[in-house]
Amino acid sequence: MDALTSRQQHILDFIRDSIHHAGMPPTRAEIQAHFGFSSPNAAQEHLRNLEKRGAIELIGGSSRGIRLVDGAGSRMRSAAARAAANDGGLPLVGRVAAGSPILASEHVERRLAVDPDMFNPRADYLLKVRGMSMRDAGILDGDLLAVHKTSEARSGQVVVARINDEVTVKRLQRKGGLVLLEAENPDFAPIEVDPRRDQFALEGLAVGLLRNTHGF
Amino acid sequence: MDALTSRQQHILDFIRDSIHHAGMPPTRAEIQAHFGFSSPNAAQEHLRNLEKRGAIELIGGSSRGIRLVDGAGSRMRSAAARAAANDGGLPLVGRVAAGSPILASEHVERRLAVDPDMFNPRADYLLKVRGMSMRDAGILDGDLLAVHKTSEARSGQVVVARINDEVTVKRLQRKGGLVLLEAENPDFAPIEVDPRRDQFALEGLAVGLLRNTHGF
DNA sequence: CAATTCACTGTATTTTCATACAGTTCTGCC
DNA sequence: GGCAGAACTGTATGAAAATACAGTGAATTG
Repeated sequence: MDALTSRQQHILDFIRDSIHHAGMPPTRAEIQAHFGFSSPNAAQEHLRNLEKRGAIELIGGSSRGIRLVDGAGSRMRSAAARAAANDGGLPLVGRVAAGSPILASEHVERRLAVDPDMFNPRADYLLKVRGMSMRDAGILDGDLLAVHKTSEARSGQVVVARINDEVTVKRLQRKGGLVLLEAENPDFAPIEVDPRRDQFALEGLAVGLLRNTHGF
Repeated sequence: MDALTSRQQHILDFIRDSIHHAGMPPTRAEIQAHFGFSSPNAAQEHLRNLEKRGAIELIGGSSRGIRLVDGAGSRMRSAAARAAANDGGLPLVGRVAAGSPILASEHVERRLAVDPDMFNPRADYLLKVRGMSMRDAGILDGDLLAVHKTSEARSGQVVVARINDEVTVKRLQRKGGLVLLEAENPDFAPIEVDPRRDQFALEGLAVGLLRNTHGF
């Protein structure tokens, strides 16, 4: 499978989230509305491209006829498939080096026997939190944040973001065209990001937390 | 929820299978074809009846707008969930009634697929935290506290204690012959307990924490 | 620098779907 | 014996959805 463009990845994320939240794949019109296209054809072409790259399968002549293809950029759905693929648990990601994807194998310290479906939406990995910037949200240094991999998030949600190759956990606020990343600790100033100027990417959504009093 | 007729149960089964295999809920026409109805209205009425009985939710004006309602219809989705239902995971204890042991089966809401040995010492059960008295220790309302069952604890540790038949989570401090239970929130006063006068018991030691952003 | 690919706009046209209404048949129930 | 509810048939209709076709502009690429 070819790599997806960032736009295509966003569309794919939306499809995945849609299946998870609404319980069914989106229509072309729903994709159009979500991304603000003025033609359903924009959605249609994205879907065709995603199919050409093997990320999805389109069922012709059927409403919402979109199926995620295993492997690819999509996660596996059945517990059996998941168990066969990795080890049943969730990868624990520690320090993330600049310029490399979060789930690069050199970051995966170990795997923890945690059911990904315990969280909603499903957790894709665990990220070890450094620092006290989210203290007032009950997220402390050394905690493991359960993260759902997505580039879609709403204002007010706690997200994992990457700014200029640094990965950080903050509360997301949208402010016009700008993105505001707020700490939950008065000692830390909010970070203002202009997605057009700064290198910025949403890595995921915080869906839960694990803490071990005596450290992991 | 009222009981379903056998025909309605078959329709519900078909909807569930459809979501599982096709990845999306069926249309009226697909239900019609599967059961050999000669009118889509037969399917439509079944759906309306299933909704009236609380088995499904219909999303009006949307193709394939059928959502399964949790609870009655009997689910069990993942292998992990199935394992947890038996004996695989940890019991989740909610509200504890006065005068009965914490692990009495009527308190066990469900089991979660969590590895007890992930914590140190081993976790014996999960206790749903109520209130914000331990906020500054990063323990929030609704969090699940992983508890190791013991009556031995040292000063400074976070414990689960029972005072006069009420179960509470606090930080333990010993002060001469007295026991001090401190909240981690300036809005809450410490509780002073004299083990000789008050009914007091240590139920366990906090060894970890689980949080689900969208609630357990 | 022409050729592709990407990412769309804008319009149109079927097909697919949801859903309403008018009936029928059978069964259990008071 | 009438009435309700379950389980349909048969016919319509309009909204929802898929999908095709003709373009545009910017970015990349051999």
